[in-house]
Amino acid sequence: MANITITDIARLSGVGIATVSRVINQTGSVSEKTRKKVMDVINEYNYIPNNNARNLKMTQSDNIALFVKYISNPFFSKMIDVIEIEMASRGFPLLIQNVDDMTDELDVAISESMQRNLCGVMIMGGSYSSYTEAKFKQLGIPCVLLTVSTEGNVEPSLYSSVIIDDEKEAYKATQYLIDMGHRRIGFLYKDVGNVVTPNILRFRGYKKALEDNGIPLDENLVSLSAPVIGSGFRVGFQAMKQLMLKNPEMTAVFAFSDVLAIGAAKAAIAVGKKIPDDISIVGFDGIEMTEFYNPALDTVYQPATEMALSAVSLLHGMMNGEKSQHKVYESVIMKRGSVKKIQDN
Amino acid sequence: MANITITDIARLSGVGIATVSRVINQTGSVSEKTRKKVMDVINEYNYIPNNNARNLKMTQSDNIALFVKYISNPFFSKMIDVIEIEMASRGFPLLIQNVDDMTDELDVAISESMQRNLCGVMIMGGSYSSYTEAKFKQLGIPCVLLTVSTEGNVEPSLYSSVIIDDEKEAYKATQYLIDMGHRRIGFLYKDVGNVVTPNILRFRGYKKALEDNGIPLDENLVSLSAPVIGSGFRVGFQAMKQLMLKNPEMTAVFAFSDVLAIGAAKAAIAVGKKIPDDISIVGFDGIEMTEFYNPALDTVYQPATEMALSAVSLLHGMMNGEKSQHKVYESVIMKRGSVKKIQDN
DNA sequence: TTGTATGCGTTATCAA
DNA sequence: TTGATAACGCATACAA
Repeated sequence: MANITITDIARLSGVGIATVSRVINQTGSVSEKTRKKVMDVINEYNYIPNNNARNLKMTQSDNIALFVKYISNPFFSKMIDVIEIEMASRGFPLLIQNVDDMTDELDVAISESMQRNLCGVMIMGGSYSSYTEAKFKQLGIPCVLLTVSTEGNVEPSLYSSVIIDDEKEAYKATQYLIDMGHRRIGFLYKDVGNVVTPNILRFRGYKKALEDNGIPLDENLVSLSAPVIGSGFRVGFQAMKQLMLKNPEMTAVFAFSDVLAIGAAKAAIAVGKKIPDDISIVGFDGIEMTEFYNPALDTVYQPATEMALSAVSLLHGMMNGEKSQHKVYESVIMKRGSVKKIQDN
Repeated sequence: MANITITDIARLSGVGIATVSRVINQTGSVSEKTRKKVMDVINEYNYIPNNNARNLKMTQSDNIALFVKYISNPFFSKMIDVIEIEMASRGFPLLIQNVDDMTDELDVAISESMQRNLCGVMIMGGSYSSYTEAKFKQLGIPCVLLTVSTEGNVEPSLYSSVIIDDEKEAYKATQYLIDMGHRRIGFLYKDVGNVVTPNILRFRGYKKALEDNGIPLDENLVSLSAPVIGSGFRVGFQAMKQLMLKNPEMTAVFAFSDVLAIGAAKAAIAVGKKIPDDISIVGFDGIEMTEFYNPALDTVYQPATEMALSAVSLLHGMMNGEKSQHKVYESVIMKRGSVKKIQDN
């Protein structure tokens, strides 16, 4: 079934292709009579313009793409939802593409941008260290980083970013546990190799808070989880099991993500521990699931909706020639009872 | 920054554009010497072929798109992951597009297919009733429905499908509760209006099982949840609260999705009920979260990975001229202790 | 208000 | 083994 083209429509309605083009794009002027005639034919034959030809001609497309490092991360799901709806309401269809662990997200963005003639990209997740100035220059279209940023070695005007201060927020969470009397605080952590990611920043915050409180860092309390088959839940579960085995006297755990925290909570419960009586748990991200878990888990809540809206707004701003911006949102520690105050000893 | 084109590469390497094209696509024959020369220039200038021009020329593209009705559904997340990885391993980049509640997923697929010259589409979620024969014909490219199908009024050769028998599986789950001695069984349900969706099929299964066991359907036990702001968790939570209020003697609840079931579990726990001693709960889908919930929840487990792999395989089969197929997978009731056997009365 | 002709960056055909 | 050149479907400058 050879697709119907603008030429067909022109022939069928007895006008030139330029006229059809004008009708479709509502540019130039067309008499109401011909406009109607052409529209009728278009509707009758269900004609849809070929975007490839269109993009090939036009400098500007309205294609925006979102590249997500690990799309099934529940924390990202909510943001994707918000971004999708907000983009749609502005009339921009959103293409979503997953980026796997092995792949550099900015490379993909560059490649896709050229291939699909994108007019803007958003990148969610990934690692700080993969963003270089040269790559942003090569990308050449408005780009917003969400939940990640660069290491500061990139000219800030080349991109926008929307993040929280992962190190600071992790520091706050650790300090919170310390203030509640905890000294033996485990850290649930997923090693991702030699790159700077939000996890690593959160780990730094944990270490710094310990240090500032005169608590020596105990490597045994840090789970550099060995590769585990399965999702974050299982990783958290396994890591927590090991941690409890190695540290019977551990009174609290700080997980770098809520998914990990839930897995950890389950592991604690599985060995008969009570939360928070036997072990305190704090997660990170603020996914809705933590609220509905039993017990509800304390977490460092990121304002995901606001951040997503902000990212969309920034991207559109840049597409309209506005300057790039770098927003750092504040997190809030949601206290729901999974942390218990204990006596110092 | 005008993008670099095949013509530039040809000029810079001192050959014709046809030769460059041959090098890129590894078609025809090119002397090793010129091939290397051209490749060097391509790498040096970071040339990436323009897909729009390519698609415009070529009959076949390698663009596959996945249209998801409500992308942040955790049950879909896992499948998206599997599909993404499997497609990538076959060398097909996957475009993902969310479809919102108001939009007909097949219409979007048709439109996007023509606009982006897709060679195959997968559709996940949505409603049986929106798939008509005329639309599949208009689509005109291989199409696999995942987790949904048509109402049987569409020529089966026009599409493939991978589903479970929602009605049968819901029947089994309800029967399971009945076998465990339950008579007052609530059903958590989200009304989506006048269309046939998996939820409705599951509701039918519930009703049928009651009927076959001589238990009259009590409308009070069915939560046609009023619109609730927020996610499925909250919907389940609110609906369960109302259900418990209206039915103090209810001993079990069957939720049409795990997300709803988790919200419901939380609601039960919040009013001091013990699972399963005071109330039994069964979910549907088999998302990983149910395993890590406290307590772990019984659920109708769909073999999501197998289904996703099957869908990918079917799509590629169709793209290679194979016939369409319609696969119905079996679910398994995962028994994890959230259902208790009670005495008949 | 309308139509013709050109070119966007490719691939593929055909000569050389 | 190569290189011109003609499409692909569209938007647009220009002519009518």
